[in-house]
Amino acid sequence: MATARPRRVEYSEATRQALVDSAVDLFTEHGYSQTSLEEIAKRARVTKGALYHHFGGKQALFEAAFSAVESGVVARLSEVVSDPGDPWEATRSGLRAFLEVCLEPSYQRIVVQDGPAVMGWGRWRDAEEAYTFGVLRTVVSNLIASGEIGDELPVDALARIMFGALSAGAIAIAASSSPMQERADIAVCIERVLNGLRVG
Amino acid sequence: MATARPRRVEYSEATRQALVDSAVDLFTEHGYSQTSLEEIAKRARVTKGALYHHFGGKQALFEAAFSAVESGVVARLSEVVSDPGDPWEATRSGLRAFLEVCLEPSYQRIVVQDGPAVMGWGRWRDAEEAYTFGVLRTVVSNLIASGEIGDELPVDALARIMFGALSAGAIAIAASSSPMQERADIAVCIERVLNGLRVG
DNA sequence: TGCAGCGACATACCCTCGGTATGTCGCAGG
DNA sequence: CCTGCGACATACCGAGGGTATGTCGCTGCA
Repeated sequence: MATARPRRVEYSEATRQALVDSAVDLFTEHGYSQTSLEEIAKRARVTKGALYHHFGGKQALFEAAFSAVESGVVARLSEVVSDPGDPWEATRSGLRAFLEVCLEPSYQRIVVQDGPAVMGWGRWRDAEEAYTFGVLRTVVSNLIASGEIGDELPVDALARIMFGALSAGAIAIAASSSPMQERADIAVCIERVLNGLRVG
Repeated sequence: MATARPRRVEYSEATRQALVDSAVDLFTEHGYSQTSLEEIAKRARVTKGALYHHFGGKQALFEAAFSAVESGVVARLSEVVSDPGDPWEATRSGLRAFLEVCLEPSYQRIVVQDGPAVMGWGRWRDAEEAYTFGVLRTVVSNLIASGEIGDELPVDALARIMFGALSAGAIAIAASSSPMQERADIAVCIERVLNGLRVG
């Protein structure tokens, strides 16, 4: 029989999780540069020493927060998208779900706004590959595989610009003075673009 | 006869310009957070005191650098776009010009990557209104006005998602391991989207 | 069973860097 | 002439990211 998991390991993991949670909250609220490590540690009821024991530095903690946010998002998105019915309908419901996600402050601030600047485009892009962008890419791939939008278009490039369009749209909604109206406008445009891509 | 412009004013303006130039170079090369004001001042052959005499702080200097980059970009873009011929052809050549612009390190780093994080979405969005996004918006508006893509779509929302798609595409090109191939792919996708929007 | 070692923190300290307060110098105007 | 101000330079402060070291309790081992 293998040795039982020591309680101390659980404590350690709980501490780490508390730090990530604090980081997500504070990065979301005040942004990366305006959040001090002392604040984060204090909210997690530990000291900076504990923080540096678990993470390599501020950037590393940010990336952990980034991953935490993205994991939750992907879990919800992939559920909606993996509906084994009409791929076109799955795409449309996925679109709605994505716009919903983009309205969440954590996603906006940590993933879209601060992400590229803090992590750099390279790392951000690589990370996205395993998260939201990966999901979108799969959707686009399915759409092409099912013959909905023709197979002459490069999957990756199409997914890339669709991701950009959706992100920009969602940001516009969040920043708008009348979000409901803006959201309707964006949705109309996106669906128009999608319809324009359909064969026949 | 009005008093002649004192030479000291010219000196002052030259100093300010030198600071902006240094800022553009260093922010482009190392990013906002990794560039110190001392470095910028040193490259401009002045001290931090001079910098703080001309600008309110690091953010203000960044915004000046941002405006400098954008002004140059808009000057070139609006020239291409204002061609009084076929609006469809103007759009296509504008597209090419925009992709070209997005390949420039200064535009990428200062405007697209660091811009939103440093200035915040609100200020960034407002600033863009007078620069690249404003140009794109005009193009889209012309396209609709000339009846090329129908008039049922909201101009602002469409311009917004097109801007996102183009930015994302250009970034993908710049970050790609084979830029030429990626660029061709992106161009194909964008043109396909545009064609899909055409009436009839 | 005692001790060596390590994991999980806490404490204390350093140092860069953004920001500020103050000083200096030369010219323009009364 | 001297007062004022614009255009800087110098000196300094403090916040905050990062590091080096200390402590304490558990665990494995002779």
